[in-house]
Amino acid sequence: VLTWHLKLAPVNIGGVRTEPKKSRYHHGDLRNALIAAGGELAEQGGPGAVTVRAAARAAGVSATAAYRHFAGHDELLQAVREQAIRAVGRAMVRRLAALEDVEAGRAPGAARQAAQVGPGPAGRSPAMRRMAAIGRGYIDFALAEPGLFRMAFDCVAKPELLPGGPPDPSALLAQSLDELVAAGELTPQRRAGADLVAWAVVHGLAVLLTQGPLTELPAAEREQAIEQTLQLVAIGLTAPA
Amino acid sequence: VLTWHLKLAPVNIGGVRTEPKKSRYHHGDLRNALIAAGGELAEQGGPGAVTVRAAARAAGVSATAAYRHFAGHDELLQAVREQAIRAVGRAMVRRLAALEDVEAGRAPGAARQAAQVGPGPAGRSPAMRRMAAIGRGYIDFALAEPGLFRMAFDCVAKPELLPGGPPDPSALLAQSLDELVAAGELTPQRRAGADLVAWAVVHGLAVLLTQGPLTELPAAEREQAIEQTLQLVAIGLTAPA
DNA sequence: TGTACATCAGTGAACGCGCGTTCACTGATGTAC
DNA sequence: TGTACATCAGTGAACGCGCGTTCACTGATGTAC
Repeated sequence: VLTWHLKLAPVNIGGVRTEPKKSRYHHGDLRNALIAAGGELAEQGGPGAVTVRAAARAAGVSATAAYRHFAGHDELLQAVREQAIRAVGRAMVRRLAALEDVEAGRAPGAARQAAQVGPGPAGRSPAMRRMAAIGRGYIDFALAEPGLFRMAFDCVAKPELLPGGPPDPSALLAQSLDELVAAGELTPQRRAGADLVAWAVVHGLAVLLTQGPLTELPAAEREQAIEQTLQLVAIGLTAPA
Repeated sequence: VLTWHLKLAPVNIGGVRTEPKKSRYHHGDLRNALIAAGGELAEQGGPGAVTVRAAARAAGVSATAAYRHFAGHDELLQAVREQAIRAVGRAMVRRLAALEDVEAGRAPGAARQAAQVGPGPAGRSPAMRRMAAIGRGYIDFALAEPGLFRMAFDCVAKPELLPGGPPDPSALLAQSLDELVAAGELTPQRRAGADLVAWAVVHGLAVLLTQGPLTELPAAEREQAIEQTLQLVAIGLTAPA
C-alpha cells in the first residue's frame, strides 16, 4: 500500500514535475482519499454537502469507484463523521498540551497569550484549568472548522455513539472530570452525570456561535461568552449548593 | 379573508358533510397553509424536508402556486422558521404558567407532578424557579418536536437574529434574568452576558438529547441530566466565585 | 341590478440540475506454475 | 524467469428521483359603470 502511495506521488526529476501517467487507474488509497475529500466537503458545506458523487469528483475518480470502498452513501458519511470526531479530540489535546507548556514555563509570554491558555480567573485550580483547556479546544474547533464540527455531532439519523478511536473527546472530558474528583474539588455525587452536563454547556455555546443565530457575534463578545461559560461550569460544578 | 375561510370550511348540513366543490381553486389562505405544511414537514424530516414542492403538495396545491406567496424557497423557509421560534416561546410560556398555577395552589397534586414543575431542589428561590421553568419549556419543546426545534435554530445560511414576534424565547430569558437581578440573586456584573451563557447551556442539552449522539438516552437518565443542568445554571449564576 | 373587464390566484408542462445506485465493461495487478 | 489467468479496482452510460424555478395559460373574483 505504501509503495502504491509512493508510486502515485508526483515525481520530481531534475526540477521537472512529472505526474505518473495512467497510474491513477489503480488509485491505491482511494478509501482514505474519499474520506479526506468528504471532510473538505463537510467543512465547506456541512454534512449535506458530503455526497458520493462530490467526494468521488474531488478525488478525481468516477462516482462508481466509491462503491468499491463503501457500501453506500451512509457508510461514507459515517467514515467522514468518525474522522471529524477525532479531529475534535485532537483540537482538545492541542489545548491541553499548550496549557502544559505554559505551566511548565516552556512557552514564552507571547505564545502564551496567543494561545489563549492563560490561567483564567485567579483561583482556578490546576485540574480546573485543564478542564477549561479541553472546553476551549472543543470551541476552538467549532469556530475554526464549523462545517466539520457540524459533521461530527449532527447525527440526525444514526444516533450511534462516538467511535472510540483516539483521541476521543468524551474520554478526554471524563478523564478531566476524574481529575477534579481526585483533586477533591468535585464530589463523587456530583461527578455522576457531570459528563453530560459539561458537554452540553460547551456544545451549546459552540453550536450557537457557529450554526445558530449568533454566528456573526463580534469576536470580543464571543470571547467574553466563552470565558463566562467556562466559568459557569467551574462554579456550577464545584461551588456548594 | 375571514369570509373565504368560512366559505372553504367543510359545511355540515343535516349531518351530511359537504366539501365545497371547486372552491379550492382560490384557496383563500394558502400562505398560512403552506407555512403550516412546512412546519409539519420540518417536524417529520427536519429543515431539509421543507421544500416548496412538498409544502405545496401537502397543501393540496400545485408547486407553482407557492410562488404567489413566497419569492422562493428561502422565503418559505424563513417563514416556517419564524413560526417554529414562536412555538418554542409558547412552550416556555406554558411551563411558566404551569409553575404559577402550582405556586398559587391552583393545580392539584397530580397535575403538579404530571407537569413536572415541582419546585426543584429545596432552596430554589421563586425567581430561580421561574428561570428553571422557561429552561424546562425550551427542552420540552426540543424533546416533543425535535424537527421543529431544529428548524427554529439551525440557521446555517442566514444568521439573522430571531424575529421579535411574541412570545420571543430570548425575551423571555432576558426577563427572567432581570427578575433574578431584581431579587438580588444575580449581581448586575454577572447579569451582563448571562443571556448567552444560559441559552448556551440549555440549548446544548436540547441539541445533544434530540439531534446528537444522545438521542436514545433512557428517559430516567435524560430527566436527571435536565435537572442537573438546570441546577448547574442556578449555582453557576448565583454562587459566589 | 347587470354587465364588461381588470386582476388575482391558481394550473400543468417543462427546463436543467445533482443525487444514489446499478450495470456491463475493461485494464491493471498479483499469483501459480 | 515467463506466461496464463483470476481477481481487483477502476470506467462510463444509464435509471429514476425530487428539487427550484419559469412559462404561458385559465378560471374565479372583485369592481366600475
